[in-house]
Amino acid sequence: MKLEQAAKQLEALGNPTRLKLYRTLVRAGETGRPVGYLQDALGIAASTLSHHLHRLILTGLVTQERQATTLICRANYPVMNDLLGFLADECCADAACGLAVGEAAA
Amino acid sequence: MKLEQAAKQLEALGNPTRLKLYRTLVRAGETGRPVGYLQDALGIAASTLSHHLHRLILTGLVTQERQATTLICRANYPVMNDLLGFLADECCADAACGLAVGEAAA
DNA sequence: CGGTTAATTCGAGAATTTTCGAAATAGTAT
DNA sequence: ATACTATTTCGAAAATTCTCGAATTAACCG
Repeated sequence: MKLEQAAKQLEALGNPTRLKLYRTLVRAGETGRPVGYLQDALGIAASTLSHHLHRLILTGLVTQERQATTLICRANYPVMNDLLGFLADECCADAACGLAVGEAAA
Repeated sequence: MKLEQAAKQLEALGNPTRLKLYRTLVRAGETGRPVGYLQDALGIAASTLSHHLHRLILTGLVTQERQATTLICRANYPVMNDLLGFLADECCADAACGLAVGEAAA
């Protein structure tokens, strides 16, 4: 993964509203959540949510699928995995960092 | 770790200049790097670098130690580990995400 | 077609970020 | 004390982000 792309994704996650949003989608799992549900859950204007969703989608961290009139949003795990991989490889390569990552997985 | 704090740290890393900066420090390992070295390496104004360093230090991702007239900067691994832990626990809990994290560590 | 629900786009204001050069500070050595 | 090197703080301009309400598009149903 390129550094620029990783920075974009980190920036996308580096906002409380978007991180909360992403976490909500992760917790929803494969099921995903409709935009309307997310709006209620986060308590923000629809246009604001749409803006944040757009940023997450641009980075590939979230995907959308239409189901009739509602749009289902899902966390896109492979992209998050690549990001974690970048951080582990590029930013923890020569330190005691792989250790804790191992712990997290264990 | 609290979500707000994680967002702050992700935001700190979510800027190409700061991510490059952090990676440089990680690669330097325990030795660390003086601010002046980082300025040459990144090719930015001293005041700009100081600003970015400040943000990384505020989030705890980077530490500084004075050695005579020069300030040595170091990546603060435990903080990065906590952040990766948060992402793994809070944002990949119920998915196939731990899998890739395990791979990165292996 | 006309109506209804779901979500995005538009337009705009407030706040924050990013960047720089110039000036100030910290520390050391002469 | 003076001078020198290393780094931060100040002040400010340009760009971006965040937020909202109003208007618009998308998909369905009767």
